[in-house]
Amino acid sequence: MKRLHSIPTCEECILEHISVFKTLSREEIEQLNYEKGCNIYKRGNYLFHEGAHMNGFYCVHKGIIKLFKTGTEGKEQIIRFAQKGDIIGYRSVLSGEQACTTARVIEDAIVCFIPASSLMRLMKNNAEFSMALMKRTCKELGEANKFILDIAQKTVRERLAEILLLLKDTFDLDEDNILQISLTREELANLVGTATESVIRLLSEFKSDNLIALKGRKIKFVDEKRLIRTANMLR
Amino acid sequence: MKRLHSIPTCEECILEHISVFKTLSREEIEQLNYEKGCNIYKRGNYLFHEGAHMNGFYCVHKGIIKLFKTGTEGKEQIIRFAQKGDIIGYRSVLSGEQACTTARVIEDAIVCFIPASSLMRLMKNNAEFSMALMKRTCKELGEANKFILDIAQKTVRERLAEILLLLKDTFDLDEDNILQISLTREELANLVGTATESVIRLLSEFKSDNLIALKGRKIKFVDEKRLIRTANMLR
DNA sequence: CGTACCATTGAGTTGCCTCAAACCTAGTGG
DNA sequence: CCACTAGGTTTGAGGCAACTCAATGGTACG
Repeated sequence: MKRLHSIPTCEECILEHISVFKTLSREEIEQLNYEKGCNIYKRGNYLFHEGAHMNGFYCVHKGIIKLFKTGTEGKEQIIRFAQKGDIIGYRSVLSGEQACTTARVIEDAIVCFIPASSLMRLMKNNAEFSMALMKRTCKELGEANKFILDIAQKTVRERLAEILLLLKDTFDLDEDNILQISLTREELANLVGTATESVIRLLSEFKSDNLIALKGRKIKFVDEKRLIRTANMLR
Repeated sequence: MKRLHSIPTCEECILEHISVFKTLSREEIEQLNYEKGCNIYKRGNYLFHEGAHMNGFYCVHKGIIKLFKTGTEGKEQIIRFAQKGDIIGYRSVLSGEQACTTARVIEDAIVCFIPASSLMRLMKNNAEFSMALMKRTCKELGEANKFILDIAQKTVRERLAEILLLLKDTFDLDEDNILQISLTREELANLVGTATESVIRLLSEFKSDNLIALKGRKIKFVDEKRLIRTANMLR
């Protein structure tokens, strides 16, 4: 974690990314820009740990962060990812609870820190911002509920297929249909909620079924339609 | 579902129950009272179905509602319960999405309906209410995340024990340590995320281990300490 | 007193996990 | 430049928790 020489201004950042901050007035943005801090984080760095008391939240300018909870045996369960424009840790600030996840960098990142007081002031004075943030939270809650259903009822095979498709929607493919996020097999397993070996076996099954192609951590989408079918996402 | 002759007023209701509405002014309560509707629902009745477009949300005055999602094979996954003072369906109103769960009555209920417009007006004009609702949502999100971890990593045995303890905290015990909510074995299974038969087998194991006592659907807590231990909730 | 729903028990199967060993790859330092 | 190491990946074998299917038993209610 390093201080930055040239901090990205909130103005350009908000213009660039779709975010809850779109609702802010010019003055509010200026003040935010003044109050925020910004740091560089390398892969493997932590932003905060589960159980931490949060006196502010983070906004990702660049890079990818994983948010996970740690189980009794030390195994991680990835809850979600955050990338450019996404905010992290606001849940704890707003609920007044400790952080319910750990945030760790997956791809080198530039992340701003916004103090809790700024968030509270915005919540109080800008109903539109309040509403946008509320919307964000409600969406996340809906996704969490959906994930509960999946993990409770779907097979690992279906879940893996679904996760791949979800990753595709979140991080896009390049011109060769290759997924633009690089995860270890273990991270994939921690996302699906299964053992690393299971992910490996299923991935190579998917490969021999010609659903995907593999090259190291690169995953290429070959037959998305059939992938959707194996994910059992017919509705 | 029946219209009520004597509708409970929001004033008495708010005084009685701890709820997000505690933040409302006298005038706001009066207006809410005027705009809301109220109905009686019998066990088995539906308030709304997954996928429904919500033009308002519900506030439970009495009774118990289960909120669940339905999987591909028709199996339910219970997401949460709602009882006196709890609100339902607000997530969909705020996110502008369809209902992500179905709401069905478990114990005969009296439930008020509050139009979306009222909610939006309160959100806009009362920052304190906004904040309280935000807090509620964030708490729920935290719980959902915790549930994802549990369901992904814990054994069915551990989860069942944990769910029993959670039910205890939510619905309390009577003077004989008997859980004050009556669920079918299937509902318990749909909550834990397992098969009905598994719940039955584990419950009778818990019973022969003297952790609980059973009498039909009544569950009596005998040895809570050891139940906590079998739930693996040491932290 | 039949019917419908729920609960229980048994038996058989399997998806997925665990453990263990081997292999690959990239980075490091002599 | 190559050996060495560490971290990640792959494959195999074996075991078991939990599921499915099926049959029976209980209980409540009209």
